[in-house]
Amino acid sequence: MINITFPDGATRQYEAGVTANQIALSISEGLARNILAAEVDGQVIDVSRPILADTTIKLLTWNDPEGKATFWHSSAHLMAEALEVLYPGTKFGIGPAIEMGFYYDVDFGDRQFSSDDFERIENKMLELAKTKSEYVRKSISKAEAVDYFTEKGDEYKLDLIKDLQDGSITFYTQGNFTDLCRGPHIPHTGFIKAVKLMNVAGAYWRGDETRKQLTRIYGVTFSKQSELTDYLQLLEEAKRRDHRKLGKELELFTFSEKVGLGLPLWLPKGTALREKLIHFLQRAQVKSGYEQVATPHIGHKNLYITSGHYEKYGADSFQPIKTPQEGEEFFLKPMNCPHHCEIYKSKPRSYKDLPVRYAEFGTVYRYEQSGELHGLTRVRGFTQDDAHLFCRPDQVKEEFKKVIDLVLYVFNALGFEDYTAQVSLRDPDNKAKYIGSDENWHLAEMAIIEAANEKNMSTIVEYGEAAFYGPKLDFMVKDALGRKWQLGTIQVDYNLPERFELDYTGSDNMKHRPVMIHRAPFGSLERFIAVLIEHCAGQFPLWLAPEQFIILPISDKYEDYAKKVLESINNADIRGLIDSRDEKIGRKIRDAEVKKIPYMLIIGEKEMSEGLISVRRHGKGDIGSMAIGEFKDQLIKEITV
RNA sequence: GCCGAUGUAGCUCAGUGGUAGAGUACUUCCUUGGUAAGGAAGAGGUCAUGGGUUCAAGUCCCAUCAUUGGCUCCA
Repeated sequence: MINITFPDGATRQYEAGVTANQIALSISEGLARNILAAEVDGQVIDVSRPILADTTIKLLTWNDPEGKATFWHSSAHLMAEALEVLYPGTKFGIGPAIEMGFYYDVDFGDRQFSSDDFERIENKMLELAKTKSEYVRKSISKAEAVDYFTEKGDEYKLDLIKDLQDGSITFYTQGNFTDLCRGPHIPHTGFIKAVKLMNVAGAYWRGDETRKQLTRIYGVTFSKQSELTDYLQLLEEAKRRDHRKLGKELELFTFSEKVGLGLPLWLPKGTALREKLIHFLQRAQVKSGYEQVATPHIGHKNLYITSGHYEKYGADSFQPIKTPQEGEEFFLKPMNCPHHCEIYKSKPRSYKDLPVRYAEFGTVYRYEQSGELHGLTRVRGFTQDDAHLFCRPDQVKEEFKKVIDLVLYVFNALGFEDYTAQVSLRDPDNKAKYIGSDENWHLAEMAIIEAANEKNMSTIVEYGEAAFYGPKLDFMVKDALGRKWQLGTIQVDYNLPERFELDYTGSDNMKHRPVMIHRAPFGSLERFIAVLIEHCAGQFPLWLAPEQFIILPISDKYEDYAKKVLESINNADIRGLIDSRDEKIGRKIRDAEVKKIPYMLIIGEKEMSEGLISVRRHGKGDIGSMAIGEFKDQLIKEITV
C-alpha cells in the first residue's frame, strides 16, 4: 500500500500501481469523468500512469491551468491527426498549448493553405474526436524514433529527436496518428466537443529566421459547445472595445501614411485626454518631490556611446541626423535617461541633496520593425511618463516604496484594481552577464523584495529576467475582460551612473556613486491610453472624458438659456458643449449616447421657466431634473472622488 | 524584415469580366420637437499604386505600398 496526499492535506491509502483515474473514481464518479491529468510530485502525468510510491497528488480538471494546457495540447495532436488525414504528406513541427488554446507548426510542402480550409479541419477533428481514441503512451528508443520519422520523412521531428536523450523518448498515439511527445495527454479524444481554428500565421522553424518558415495554425477547443460560444462572445466584446476602433469612432487619434508608420496623430479629444492624464500625474509627482525637467528630442551620438545605447540599440534607432557643416551626428532620442544624467551632472551634488527626482513627459523615437506596429500599443514615436531618481544606496528601498505608492495610486485612480507585480532578479547561475558589484545587486534586490512585501503586494519572482544593469519591478494589470497588460515599470540601474561617472560627496567628504531608479507608472502614454480605452470600453471616468457634458436644447428657442447654463457650469476642470443642430431631442440624445458623453442636459420650456435642467446619464438614462448649482456640485464631487 | 489575409465615397461595407452601389456622415431646404435615428433634395470615386492578360478589368495575373493576424525583436 502507498500513501497518497491530496492538496488539502488529506491522505488516503492505495495499492501501489494505482492510477490517478482510479484515485479519482474512489472519490467520486463525477470527478473521474472530468479528470484530465494529474500532478504528482510537481510533475503533470497521464491519468493512466501507475503510481508506485508515496506521493502528493493533485487531480487536474478543466478548472486547473495545467488541466486546460493538457486538454489543448491533446487538441493539437487531434488537429495534427486531422491534417494528416486531409493533407497526406504534411510534416509536423511542434504543437504546444498556449495561454488560450494551442497551435501546431506544420509544413504543407507546396500546398497553398488558408483560413478557408479551417471548416474542413474542424469538422474532421470533431469526427475523429467522436471515436474517443485513447492517447496511448509508449517509451521508445532513440534509434526506433529516428527510424519511424525517417521513414515518414519528417525532418522536423528528426531535428527534435536529435536533441533528446535516449531512454527519455516517448511517443503518443491516438487513432492512426503517432507523434513524438513527452506528454501528458487527456484520456481520450472524446473529451473534445467544440473546436474553433482561429488563425494561420507563418512561424520559423525553431524561431530562427534563417530556417524554413512553417505554417502555424492556431486553434482553441472546449469540452462543451457553450464554452466555445462564451469564448467567441468574449472575443466579440474585445473587438468592440478595440482601441483602434474606438479611437476612430471617438475621434481620439489617427494615423496618416503621409506622416509615417507608427506615428500617431492626436486629435483634439484625444489630446484633451492626454493632457488630463499628464496633469493628473504631474500633480501627484510634485507632491512626491519630483521636479519637472525638459530635454530636446535629439542627442549627440557621443551621448549614446557613453550611455551604451548606441552599441546595444543603435540599429534600432532612427538613423542619425547630420549637421550640414561639421557632419556631426545626432540621434532622435530613444530614451530620456542619458539627458537626465547630464542634468544631474550640471552641478556638484552632496549626499544631503539626494534623492534627486527628475520627471519628464519625454517623447522618444524607436525604430520598431514594420510588422511590429500595432495601433497605439506599438508605435515608433511615443511619450514616456519618465522619471529618474538619483539616490544613495541606502535610500533605494525607501525610494522604491514611494514609487510603488505612486504607481498604485495611479492604477487605483484609473480603475485598474486587479494587478500583479513581477520582481525580476538576476540569474543566480550567470552573474557574469550583469554589471555592478555583488554587494549592490544584493542591496537592490533585497530593497525591491522588501519594498514590495512591505506594501503587501502580490508579487511573482522571476530569476534571470532582470535588465543587465539592475533588477526591476514590472506591473501587470488585468483589464475588464481579464486580459493582462504590462504597464508601469520600476528599474534599478547601476550602469548609467557608472558610464556617466555620476557622483556625489558623502558625509565622509569622499566621492560616491549614486544609484539610479528609472520609473514610469503609465509606461508610455500611448500604450496606457490604448489599455485604458479597452478597459473602460471608451466610457472614460468623468474627470478624463474629453467632453464631460452636452446641453441638448429641445429646439432653437432655448438656445440662449442653453448658453447661460453652459457658462455657469464650465470652469477649468469641467467642459461641456451645446448641440445646436436642427434635430429632434431623440436624435440628439442618441448621438450623445453614441459619443459616450457622460452627462446630457436637456432643456426646454419646462426647464427654462423653472430655471432647472433635466439630467441624463450616459448608459443609465433620465436621472431627473435639478438646479444648475446642484448639478455642478455633483460633477465636482464625482471628479474629485 | 518574413508568412497569411485585406485594401471600393469621410466612416461601415455590398459588388457574378460588360455604364460605380447601399447605409451613415456631409451640404441645402422643409420641419420647432420632450428622453436612443423626423422628411426631401444634393454633392461626394484615379475601385491603394504601377504594370500585364482581354474587344472589355473594381473583378483575372504580377509587382509595390499600406492595413491586419502571427513570427522575430523590444533600452
